Amino acid sequence: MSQKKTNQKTSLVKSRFQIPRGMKDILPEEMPYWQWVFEKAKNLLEYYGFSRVETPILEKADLFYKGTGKQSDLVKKEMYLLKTKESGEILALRPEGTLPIARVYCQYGLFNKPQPVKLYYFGPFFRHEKPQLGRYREFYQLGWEIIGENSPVLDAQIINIGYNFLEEIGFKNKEILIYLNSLGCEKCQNNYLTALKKYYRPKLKKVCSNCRERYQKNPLRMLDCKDEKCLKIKKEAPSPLDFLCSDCKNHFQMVLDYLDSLKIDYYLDKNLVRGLDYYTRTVFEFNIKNHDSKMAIGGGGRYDGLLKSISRIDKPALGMAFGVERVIEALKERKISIPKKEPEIFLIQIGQPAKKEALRLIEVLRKNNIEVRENLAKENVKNQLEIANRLGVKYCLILGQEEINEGMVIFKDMTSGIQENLPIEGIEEFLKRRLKINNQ
RNA sequence: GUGACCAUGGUGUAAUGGUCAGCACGGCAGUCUGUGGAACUGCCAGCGAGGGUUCGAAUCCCUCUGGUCACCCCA
Repeated sequence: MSQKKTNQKTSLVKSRFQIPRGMKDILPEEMPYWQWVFEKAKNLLEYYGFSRVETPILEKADLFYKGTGKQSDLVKKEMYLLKTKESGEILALRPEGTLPIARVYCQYGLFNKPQPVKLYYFGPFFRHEKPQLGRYREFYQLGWEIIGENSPVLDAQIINIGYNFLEEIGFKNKEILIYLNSLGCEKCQNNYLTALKKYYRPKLKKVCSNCRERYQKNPLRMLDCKDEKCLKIKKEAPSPLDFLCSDCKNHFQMVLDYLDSLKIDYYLDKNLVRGLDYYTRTVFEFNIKNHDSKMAIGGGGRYDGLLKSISRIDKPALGMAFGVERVIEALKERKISIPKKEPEIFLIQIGQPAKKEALRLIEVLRKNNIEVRENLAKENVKNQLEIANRLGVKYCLILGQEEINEGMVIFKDMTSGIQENLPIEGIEEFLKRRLKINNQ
């Protein structure tokens, strides 16, 4: 009978109440990675003068339609949409971070503040794709944007910060790969597209079916094709770099100059096209050398025309974002260990009066910033010592009836096993001294 | 969205269509009612869900769910 009951219970847990597809719980074992990544990023970005903003998970779907171009897959088939009850307005679970930030800049008149405006964000995004490793329906992005200036030095700085971020969280310089390209301004892009189509038109019969489709809808993406037939044709294809106007060429050259002076290595990749249509001029991606996944862990670029496409404000801007799950997966793959805070003291209690005293003592220690672990629900000493041992604490405090009667507490060194009887009164001062000596 | 492969306790795994689904780790407890790191003993906990074939299904078939990989695309 009871057997049946538990079976039912587990099957409910396993089927009906499973987490939805593509979503992921972050469990305590993994949380230190998240905190590590976020802390490092926060310190770095705030050093460079970025302020954190968080925008709602829901935005009007139109924001993304207008901003990314209606033919992009991201809005065409990957957005989670929902209809509001009152007005029937269509809202979307945000699929990316740049447009909400652009919206904030326009909505609150941040163009009236000293330019440029530097903002960063860290939060969940949603895309309805078929999940696999490194690709989830809910994923976190850590991103930063600079809005309001078009100087190429900012392009270099954005990349520099991305590079420093990866270095800060533990990757070696030589592992960090940066791929760079320039798509040029709207004019260059049009000229280039014309040339690209002209090049491909007579070869359409030889390319894969995907590329034939791309030729119509989004010719730039043909540069991304991995089909063997297409690779050959792609080799001879015109490069966007050859179609840059003198301004854009200059801009790109300066970006490269700044990066060189920072001694940051990069690869020029004339086939690098980013998935979102709003990019202009500089685009780039970050990856880790020999990373299992070929997918980029981060990327970004300039989007000088984006603000104008969603508002009356015409300001240049640029930014980048990392996929937090992908960064953490790469960290784990590299076996990069993050510093873990080990507790140093465990408090053992025996009997009801000792539990009372333990509760009081914990408060004394907390007010003195002394970290203490315990397992108040346990009854016997052996048990609690085992737990303390597993936690790897250096010292135990032992409180029993005898000790309480005498106003004492046992202080036990877990390495040597030596114990001393000390007065409870003022034990916090003793512990502070002892821990201080250890930390020197 | 298309295609392929996979699914056994919390974790890692075993079981030619035929005993009560086995083992290890883990968790809880005891041997030892106030002293840990060891040993031994007991207990907890599983065939992802739903159908079908069969005398009999963890095993074969179908559907669903989930995962992984490639593509599309992307962080």
